[in-house]
Amino acid sequence: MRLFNSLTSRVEEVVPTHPDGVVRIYGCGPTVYRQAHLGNLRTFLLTDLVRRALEFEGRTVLLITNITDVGHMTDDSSGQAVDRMQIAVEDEGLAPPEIAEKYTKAYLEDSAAIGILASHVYPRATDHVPEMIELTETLISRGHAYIADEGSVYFDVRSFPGYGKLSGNSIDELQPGHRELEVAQGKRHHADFSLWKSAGAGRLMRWDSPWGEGFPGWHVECSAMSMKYLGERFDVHTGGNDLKFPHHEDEIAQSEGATGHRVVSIWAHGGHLRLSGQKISKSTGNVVLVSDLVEQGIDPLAYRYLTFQTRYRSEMDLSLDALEAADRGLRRLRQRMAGWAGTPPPAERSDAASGLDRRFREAVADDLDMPRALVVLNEAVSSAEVPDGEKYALLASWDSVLGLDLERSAREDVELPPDVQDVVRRRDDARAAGDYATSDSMRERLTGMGYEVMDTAGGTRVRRRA
RNA sequence: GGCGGGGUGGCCGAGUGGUUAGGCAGAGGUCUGCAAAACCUCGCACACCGGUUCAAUUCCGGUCCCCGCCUCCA
Repeated sequence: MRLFNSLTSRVEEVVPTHPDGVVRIYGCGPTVYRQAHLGNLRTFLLTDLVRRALEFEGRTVLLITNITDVGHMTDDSSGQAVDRMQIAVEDEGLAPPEIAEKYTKAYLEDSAAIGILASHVYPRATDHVPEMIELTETLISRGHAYIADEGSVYFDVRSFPGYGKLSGNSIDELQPGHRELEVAQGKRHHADFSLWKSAGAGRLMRWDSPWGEGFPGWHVECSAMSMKYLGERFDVHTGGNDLKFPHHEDEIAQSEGATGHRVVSIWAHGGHLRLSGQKISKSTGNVVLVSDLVEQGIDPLAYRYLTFQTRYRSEMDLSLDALEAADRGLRRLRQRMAGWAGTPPPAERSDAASGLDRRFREAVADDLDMPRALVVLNEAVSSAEVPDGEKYALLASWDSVLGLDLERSAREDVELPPDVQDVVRRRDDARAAGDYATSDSMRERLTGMGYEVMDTAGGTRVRRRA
């Protein structure tokens, strides 16, 4: 499988660096002081897709997703730097660990709802403060970091020649204090970033350190945890485009500064999701959640389907129209599947099916070209050469990458409750007898039970109405 | 100021130097006790201005506009 590497701006083959052949992936995970929105989820979907695509090829994957539960992030909506965790604590009347627990759970539920497979480890930042302190000490001893007067530790960007290689920024061009709220005193260069910050008054989450009470800088978390679980060299690191700078740039500086060598092979960044042309973000407040989809009667997996229609690196515009179109399209697909479910696949795969399968796999392996994969899928759906049973088997196998639960309708058809089956039978009898009045009343009854009625050559077919 | 991504038909969005992306929506039709589903057919594009070319939506130059990052961000 090939992936676009932000570091080299080229599409590169994913080659496991460890001799065990396991592909090691680190995906930047959620901050858990509030609920993840669809924009965040698009990035997590990218990580999931990388993982599924590799497994689809028969690879073994080790996937780590961090949970950022340290309230070191600040919020500038009020024009002042405020600890976001602290805001949540005040708003919800819960202690920081409870807030973190609550939103970690919500994140896992939302992920599952959009078909994201569970990661193998979900390390929490608060469980790894000692590792972060250790990494900071290493960086100090290697001359990449220094202790400022007030008990904070900063990374010295000028000590790391490669600084800027991911984002294309150069130290000289970075504007000082562009958006920095608390202009830190004691930095040697304005681009220096904190590895450890001394805790001011009112800071809820604080730890002891060699430099006094404080809390870790944002970026150390990922360096410390990725190397702890994946080793000093690993294969793929994913994240949203906005993390390129400064987060990942700083992570590279830390990890490579501490080890003296390249740590991550491929950096894969996902494009942002927009809502009516505007970036969706926690700070602008134009947020759509999984629960909003459910309220609109949209299958959360339809969102997953929708994201496949756009290349992962492109920005994508979200609208209710687009979501509804995807929802309808997905439902239709599942119903087509249900229609083929009764036919067994042929003993030998047809040439047509083999060709489609090859093209589908090629598209997925080619830097996750899901729009192309969907074209192949649509060709398969309407192919005159592939028998129904084979179509079913083909799409079902592709669903291990797609994760769209394509077999849902087929499954529901089989699992009709007995009382529904009974009404269906009575309607079929009435129709056979030409008693259309009874037939229509049975239809109404089924509608009342939440089922839509269709006549087919094989008799009444019903499907659950969302 | 620095770095980067875009402007495609009603909507979302692929892609390409000449030949239909696809989905959703719309129109017509087949089928049907009715209805739905399904299937068939159709319409509607490539921001603007120049240039290169036999031929540009696709390449080059310029213009306009939109969006992201530049230490809160997926």
